[in-house]
Amino acid sequence: MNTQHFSTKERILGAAEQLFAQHGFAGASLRQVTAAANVNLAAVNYHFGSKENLINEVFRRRLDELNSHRMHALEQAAQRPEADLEDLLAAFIRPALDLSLDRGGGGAFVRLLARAYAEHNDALRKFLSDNYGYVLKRFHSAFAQRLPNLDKEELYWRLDIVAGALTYAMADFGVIKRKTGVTEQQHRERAVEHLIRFAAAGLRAP
Amino acid sequence: MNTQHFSTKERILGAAEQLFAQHGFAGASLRQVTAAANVNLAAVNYHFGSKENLINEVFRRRLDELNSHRMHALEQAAQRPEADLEDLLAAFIRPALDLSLDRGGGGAFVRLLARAYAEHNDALRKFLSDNYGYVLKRFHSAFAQRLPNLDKEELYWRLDIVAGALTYAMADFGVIKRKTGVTEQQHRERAVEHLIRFAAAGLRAP
DNA sequence: GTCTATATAGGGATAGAC
DNA sequence: GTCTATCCCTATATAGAC
Repeated sequence: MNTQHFSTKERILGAAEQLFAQHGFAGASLRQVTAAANVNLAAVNYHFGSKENLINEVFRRRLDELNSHRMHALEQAAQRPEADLEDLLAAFIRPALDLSLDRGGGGAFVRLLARAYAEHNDALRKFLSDNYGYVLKRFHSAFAQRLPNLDKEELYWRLDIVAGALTYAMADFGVIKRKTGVTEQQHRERAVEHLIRFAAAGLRAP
Repeated sequence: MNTQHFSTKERILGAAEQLFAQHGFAGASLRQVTAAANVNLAAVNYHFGSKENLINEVFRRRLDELNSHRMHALEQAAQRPEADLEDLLAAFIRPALDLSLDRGGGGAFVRLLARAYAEHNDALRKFLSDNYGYVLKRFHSAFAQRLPNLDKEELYWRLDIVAGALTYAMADFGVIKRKTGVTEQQHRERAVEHLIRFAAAGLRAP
């Protein structure tokens, strides 16, 4: 990320994403960020005003794209009447997988997102809910349509559990080590398959 | 926690647990901790040597008890041949629920544990694996016995997903708000019931 | 738009009196 | 075992030259 063919601003965002994912928001200093981005210390305040605003921009850069991919995949699946729970789950989960595998820091971002949840940051939660809450609503009604026997509250609980398992799995919290001879991509691909199968069964529970 | 009928050491541990859960390890300063504990700043280094060692002691204080409760519940369940998956899951999950509900900071500790996972701290992971890995091993074989059709690797994946969902649920990451008229205890109790039902179905998936 | 230099604050840790 | 005072480092942010 800290190569020269990106703008100063982009290099800062990339380095910040990496370092915040690794050390947390409080744990990574602007000095570390600017050193990794190969820019001057003062550049952060020039381009972003403050550390807090830099954090927001790190999120905004990725989430618009991630959620529009999710919505697109959902519309595709929802149009097909034979689409099953697994297809809906995939519409939500695969875009996160793709992001975690892309070159240029997407993997760090997915970990950062998990961290953001763990940090229980109210301002950030509100930001996420305000800007991307409609995505969850849309998925909720798609699931409700295919699970007519589940009452509303029960479905809420179960989707919340799915979100938790996904967050955890994508952020690589788990203890399952990647075997030698398996690429990172294959490993994550396996994780997603297991997650979808597990979540579908959980949602179908009586 | 910061009342006077606890020793200085205990007051520091309690305040540190609260503040680390709230602001993270890097985000909470020893000055905040000692102020909340109503002790002198120098007391941390006197009693614990360093901030890093204080962090370890915060974990040790709770985990011995939590995991011995889990092991005890597991032995109880394993003895009954009619014990089902739900019973095994409860043996793992209910002690965490109890801890999260106890007076004196257990709730903060459960959130802190989730944070520790999210932070991806290698030293802490090794500490947890070294000291409490046997608990997971023991649960794994108990589940394996009751799920003979699942191969070893498949079971590993699924238990990892369960651990993720549990971590997320107990740490209160989720978006489900507690309704007015429902106590915190009732709310968490509901969460555990949903979690067990969901996880059992996921584990039984074909 | 990028640099150096610096203002200002807060951090962890410790020395030494009590 | 607890206090004050302080060392020394690092942090964010900004002013002002280029």
